[in-house]
Amino acid sequence: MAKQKQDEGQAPKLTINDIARMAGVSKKTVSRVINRSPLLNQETRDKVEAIIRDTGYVPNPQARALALGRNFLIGLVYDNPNVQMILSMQKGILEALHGTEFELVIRPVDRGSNLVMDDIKSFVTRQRLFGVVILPPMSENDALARMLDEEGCRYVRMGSAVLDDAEHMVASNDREAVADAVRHLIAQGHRRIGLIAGPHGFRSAQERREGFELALTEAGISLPRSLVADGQYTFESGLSASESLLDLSPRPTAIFASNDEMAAGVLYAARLRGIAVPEELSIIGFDDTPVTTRVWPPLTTVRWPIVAMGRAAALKLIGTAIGEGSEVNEPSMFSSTLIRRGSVAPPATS
Amino acid sequence: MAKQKQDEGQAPKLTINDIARMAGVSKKTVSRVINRSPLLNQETRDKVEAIIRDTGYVPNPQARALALGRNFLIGLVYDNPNVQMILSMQKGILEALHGTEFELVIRPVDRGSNLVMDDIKSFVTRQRLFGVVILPPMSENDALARMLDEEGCRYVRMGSAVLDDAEHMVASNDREAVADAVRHLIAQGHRRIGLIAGPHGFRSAQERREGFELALTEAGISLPRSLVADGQYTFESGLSASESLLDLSPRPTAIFASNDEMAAGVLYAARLRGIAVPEELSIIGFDDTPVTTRVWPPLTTVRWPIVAMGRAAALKLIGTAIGEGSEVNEPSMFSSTLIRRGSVAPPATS
DNA sequence: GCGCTTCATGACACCGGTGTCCAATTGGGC
DNA sequence: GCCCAATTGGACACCGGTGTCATGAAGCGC
Repeated sequence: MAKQKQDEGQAPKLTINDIARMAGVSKKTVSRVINRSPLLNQETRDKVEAIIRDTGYVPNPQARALALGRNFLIGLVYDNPNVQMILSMQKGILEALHGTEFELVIRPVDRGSNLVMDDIKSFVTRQRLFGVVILPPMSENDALARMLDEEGCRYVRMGSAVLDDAEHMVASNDREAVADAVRHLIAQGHRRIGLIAGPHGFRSAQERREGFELALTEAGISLPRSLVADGQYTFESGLSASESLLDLSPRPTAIFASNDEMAAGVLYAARLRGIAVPEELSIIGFDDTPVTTRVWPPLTTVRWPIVAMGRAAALKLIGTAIGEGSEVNEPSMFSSTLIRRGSVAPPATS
Repeated sequence: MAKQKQDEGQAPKLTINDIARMAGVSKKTVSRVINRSPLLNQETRDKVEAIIRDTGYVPNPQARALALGRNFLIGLVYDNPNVQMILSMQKGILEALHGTEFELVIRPVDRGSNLVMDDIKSFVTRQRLFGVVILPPMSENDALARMLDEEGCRYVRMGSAVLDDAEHMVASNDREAVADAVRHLIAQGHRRIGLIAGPHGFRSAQERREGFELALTEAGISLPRSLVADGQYTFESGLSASESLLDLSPRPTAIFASNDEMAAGVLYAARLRGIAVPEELSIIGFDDTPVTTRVWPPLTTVRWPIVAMGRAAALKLIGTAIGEGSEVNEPSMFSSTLIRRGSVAPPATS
């Protein structure tokens, strides 16, 4: 029933030879037009471009990849459990890639596996990726960066602070963001503030912790060990970590959780114990994920521009290829903002 | 002539010619080994395979793609706003692809744009994709399926019910799942049950609504129009849709929301009005997203095996290529389960 | 032992682009 | 008008695989 219309179906069959024949030039000339070679007669260029436009010809990416030894694919490598972040990153990167000839290939890897390096190496070399974006905490792996350098694969590392090679980084300033959030708590009158830290080995966890301590130090508030609990960035870990904090006497009047999932855990724990939020306990999270507005009360949190950072990372990667001098200076350091919702109030007068 | 370090960098430089030379055979023979051609002497095969194993040779995907006219890339096409679902699907597909030579390329498209078809068409033809997985509601687009057929691109459609071409479907049985959920409410004694429906034009919304009506009909319960509100699968729409339901007098004693986001909206609305859940209002959602356990009380919901379905879809796609006769009969219809949490209780005795 | 078929293997063109190098064309200086 | 230099275009090999077809070797009946 479906008749193969060759008049219509010629689009996918068009090759550079067809264009060359139609334009009355050699295929190499067409190639030059496509690749914007500078040594070309303007007339010829216009003629060929017109034909390309009229026919809707698109060069075969596979053939280009083979001849060039490089694909027009961007890889996204992550070993991160945070789905919201991953998807926002994907969104940002895809926004930047939209309208270009680049496609996004995603590649989650097994955190902890010692085959990770080989895995990523075969990924980038086999597919001859144009470049990769690496999400934290994998992005903090310097050996990986070295390997990518050796393989001649471009890369951008997302992070919570500018690491040594700023050239390859797109980062947020978690430390300052958290310090601001805690300053907010202090300004409300809180003095006994608990921290639920992120997992060891995560740079973001460290940065956020340092921001927390910074704000306290500024205000001359000491931080007893008992007010710090370790979490794993998961809801469950936040729930259990907050238990020890809520058992304290006197109880902290506020808790900063290093991400929203854990903050939701704190809120849950508070509800289980009948502790009123924010009247008896203020909570601040980090990430501004949707969960902050689903729970009651909605959580005050720190928002960092994930999508914009993803976009910046992709632009940084392909910028050199597109050759846009203006875009190259895309900011690589992004700042965050405190989003005030309903989980913070002055402490109850004791 | 850039001098590459040939000592270490020999792995990426190995070609089929090298292997052929080392094995003392022609490149074509090596090609036959790689492609498991049946007309080959076992001895030769073993010899070549040993060399391939020893050298760690991997065929260049770009060259294969060019020669074959087909890439070893799977595309994931979606116009869906549900991030949890998208990520779970990605997870399932990637699980199936892991260890194979396939990679996953993601492609969100603009719902509503009338360029969608062209966009997807150029995506699959340009990249010469091996196949695509299409997520709902885009998967319900028959014109898209026809186009893919014409382009000779394999595809699998994810859905909430088996559409006409079961051959290309991997589906859950939303209707029956919702009917079960509502039967549970009825068994608890509920008679005035409200429905927050999904957006028009979504097959899943229709299926879930039909399941809802089915259970009511079975129990001989009539469904006044006022008990049905329209939502958009978003938290906000659930919140506002539930307003009209909660304004009713008598008020429904239970509400089924067609997804968890909207169920969370109902819960939020109930809290704003001081309606106790589940004592005064029972709520059931659909999807079993993390939000169900973050809110209080945790939401009873319907869980469908998204990851397993993603895996099945990918296997269905590449099964023919891998040539695994056993896997071909992967089930294409998946059933869901009711997850009982804390948002359902018998209605208050009136 | 001969001619036949059957099977395993190899030579070669080809997929659709790109880089190299040289020929053809053009323009300028004298 | 001539020569040289600069500019443009094209022939050709090449990227690294695969398909087609032919060739050589082995197996078989006679």
